[in-house]
Amino acid sequence: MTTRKNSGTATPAKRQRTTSTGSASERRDHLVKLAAELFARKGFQATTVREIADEAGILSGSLYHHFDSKETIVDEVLSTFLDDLIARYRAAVETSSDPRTVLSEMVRIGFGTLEPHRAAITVMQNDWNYLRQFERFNYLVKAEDEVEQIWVTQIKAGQAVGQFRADVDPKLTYRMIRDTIWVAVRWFRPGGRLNTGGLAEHYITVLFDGLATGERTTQRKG
Amino acid sequence: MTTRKNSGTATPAKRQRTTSTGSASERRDHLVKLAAELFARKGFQATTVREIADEAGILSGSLYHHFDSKETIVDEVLSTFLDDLIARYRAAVETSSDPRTVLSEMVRIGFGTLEPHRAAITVMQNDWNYLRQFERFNYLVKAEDEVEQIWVTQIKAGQAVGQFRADVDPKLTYRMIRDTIWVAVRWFRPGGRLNTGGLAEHYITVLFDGLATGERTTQRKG
Amino acid sequence: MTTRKNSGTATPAKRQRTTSTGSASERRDHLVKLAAELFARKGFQATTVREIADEAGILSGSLYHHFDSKETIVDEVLSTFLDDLIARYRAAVETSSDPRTVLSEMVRIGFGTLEPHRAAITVMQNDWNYLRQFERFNYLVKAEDEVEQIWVTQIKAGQAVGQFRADVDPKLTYRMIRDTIWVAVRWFRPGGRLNTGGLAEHYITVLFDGLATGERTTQRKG
Amino acid sequence: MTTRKNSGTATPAKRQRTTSTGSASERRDHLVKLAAELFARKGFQATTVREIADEAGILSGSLYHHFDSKETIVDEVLSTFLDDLIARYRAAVETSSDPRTVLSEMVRIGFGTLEPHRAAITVMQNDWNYLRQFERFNYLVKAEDEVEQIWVTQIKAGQAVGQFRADVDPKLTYRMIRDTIWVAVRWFRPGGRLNTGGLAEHYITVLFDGLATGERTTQRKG
DNA sequence: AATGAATGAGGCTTCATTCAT
DNA sequence: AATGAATGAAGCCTCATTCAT
Repeated sequence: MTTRKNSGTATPAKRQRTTSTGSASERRDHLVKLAAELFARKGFQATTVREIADEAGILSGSLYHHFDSKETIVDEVLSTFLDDLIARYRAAVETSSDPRTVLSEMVRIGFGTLEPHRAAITVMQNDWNYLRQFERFNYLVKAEDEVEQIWVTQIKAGQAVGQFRADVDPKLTYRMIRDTIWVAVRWFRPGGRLNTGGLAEHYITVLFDGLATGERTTQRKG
Repeated sequence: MTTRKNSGTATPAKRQRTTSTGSASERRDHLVKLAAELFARKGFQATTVREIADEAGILSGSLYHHFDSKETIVDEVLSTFLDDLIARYRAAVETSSDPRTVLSEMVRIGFGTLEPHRAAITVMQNDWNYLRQFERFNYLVKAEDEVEQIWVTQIKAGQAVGQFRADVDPKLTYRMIRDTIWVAVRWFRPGGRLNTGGLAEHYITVLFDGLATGERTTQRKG
Repeated sequence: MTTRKNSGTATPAKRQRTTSTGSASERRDHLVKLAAELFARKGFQATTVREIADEAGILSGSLYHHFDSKETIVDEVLSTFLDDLIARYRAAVETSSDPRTVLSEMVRIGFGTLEPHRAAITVMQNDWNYLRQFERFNYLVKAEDEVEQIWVTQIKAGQAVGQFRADVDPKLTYRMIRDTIWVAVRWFRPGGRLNTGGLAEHYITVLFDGLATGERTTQRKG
Repeated sequence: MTTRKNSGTATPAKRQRTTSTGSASERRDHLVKLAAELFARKGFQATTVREIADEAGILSGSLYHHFDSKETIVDEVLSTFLDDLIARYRAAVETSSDPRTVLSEMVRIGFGTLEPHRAAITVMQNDWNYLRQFERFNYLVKAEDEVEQIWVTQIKAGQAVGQFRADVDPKLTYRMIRDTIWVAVRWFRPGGRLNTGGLAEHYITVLFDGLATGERTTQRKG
């Protein structure tokens, strides 16, 4: 029971505990949260199920009342994040604003996930390479593709209407933006000099107007 | 036997094989290279010593004639890369060119390591979090600090002479540049549309002049 | 609650459910039947209580309202069969027919249990070895001994009156007959070429008159 | 290494340890023998790898230096037996004697394996049902089919030349003979009243000439 | 320089059973 | 009569490492 499979969408279907009074699901979610923290801190492989269970104050075997396997847990960590992220991107796109506005918003969304989804993002950064080899995580690649398409579409639209310079590669540019945002999870700590909002604005500045002062001098051949 | 300790510099001393007939050292280097590929592909933890030995056509126990431990191997992978990188940065700085030129060069150096040090960079990206918990890898943090200092110095110098806008945070900006370069190792494949040189130029363009066309509109409060 | 102990007879006493509304006992019997099928198909050890519960549409813990333990369930499967079998043998013996007639009838009885007690016989064949090590299943050996005595008595009687050749070992012969009948459960499937009646007649033919044609040529020394 | 796969023949290929001095293989064979005894006594599932290792005086993990898995061990137990058995049957058939002589010899061969292959036969009897569900043991079914074909061919030949009565079913008769022989492993103990040779002769007597004295009276309808 | 056998610690998982609700 | 959570013991297997040869 509680078997989780990949649905037709980018991420797998969430569990459905029809008989649950809500507290069953809460317990499960709590365990996922604890596990996510450990995965983020130590890495998926280096985190033992015993550590997760210890953190929850139960025995390791008891975890299997809630999850099929250790992988099921990390699956839930990642898919919860991706579901949320993609939903937000879609909403931003649907405002039908001009590309630059949409792109700014998407940058803000990205940085905005840094805090609530810190653990999941960290896991995705560090353990992506390991997890991707398992068939059950194929949906990660699918989700990644969908996200890429959303970004690239906006960049191209911006170039078409003259908001973005035409001599940069859309796909490459997307990757640079994406990487810059997510990798920040490695050093960003809430309560520091800048909050994620500040980070986003800082990045938007550099991204749109560049680091240099004065006349623009670089020239892409295309 | 072949004990490796951290030297006074950023990275630990290289092996000293007194008996080194030349070929002994070559054999060792070869093994390190094989291991690096596996570490990059599967992750440090997920790579077993048996897999490394298999790749070399020997038994796993035989690896211990060459290395104290699995960690010694990854240590060699990482320190070789860091030694090379820092040496190049230092050389760039020592040209005493203006900050913008130096920074451009450093970006080029960064992208330039993507190919020759692909495996090492991948390991550093993916397994940093895990490795850092072991005392023996403290030098990684030291090396990272030294690199940060080199970059931040240049950025500040550029702001001082008016080449870089003053309303961006030097440290934050460094991290964004750094991340963007290294994370490219995840998707960069030699032989694709762009080589690492092209990548560097593309990035330099966006970095200095921004994505937007027309008048600069963003304004940092500082 | 529902403690089952070995009675003075060959097999343990059946459950006594004082509250038995009739439907309670039916529910219990139904569960035993489901379990028997699983035990037969997968083996006692390989069948989990969860599988039994799944089959019944309840949770595994709920089974413990009906049975003390997994062993109690298999106990009921086996003793139900043995009770029935021994009762039938006794009835056959009590007809006081001549030994050959009685023996024929006992062969028919044996094959006749193949269908109604298929699951129980299968379990007995496959898991006897495992179950016998537990004290609670001592009665299995007792029942086996009683059955052996019934058969051997008939064979010896047949030899005494000259119906059976005197140069065969009664105990050995019994075992061969017994084995041949029960092991058939491994391949017998209702609806095939022969029903159990046909099987019995086939076996009686070979058993009494042998496979060979013409003069009898074998000669036992003992 | 030492991967064992099913060859094209009835049973899987034996290991090939080219570099072994013979003692490596001996160690392995010794471990297989110890395991076979335990499997026979307690059943495959009920035997833990720890028990096998204990018996050999090593740690359970050390077993995995010699075998991939617990199943690999039982695989070796069974395939060694089947290889031997089938080879003997083939040799008997190739003497080109008359069917009755060949069949007698095959009965003797069967009983003759009871002692040297007692453990393997016991495992096959008790754990067949469990093991057959795993793909890797498909060859068991194949071997069984080959054996059946050898027997049925002889029985039919005997009927054709008039040595065996024509009104018995060859396949059914084979199964009865087979079962009677193998199931004897459950109660046969070396050193008892009869050795396996005596057992074989006893069975041949009953099999060919029947249990009854006087005129043959049974009549199969065909 | 390498082999082959073994260690020892630990990992993930299974499962019969218990018990409060 | 059943649920849902948990226990506790045990099971199979992995793997870095050691060491005699």
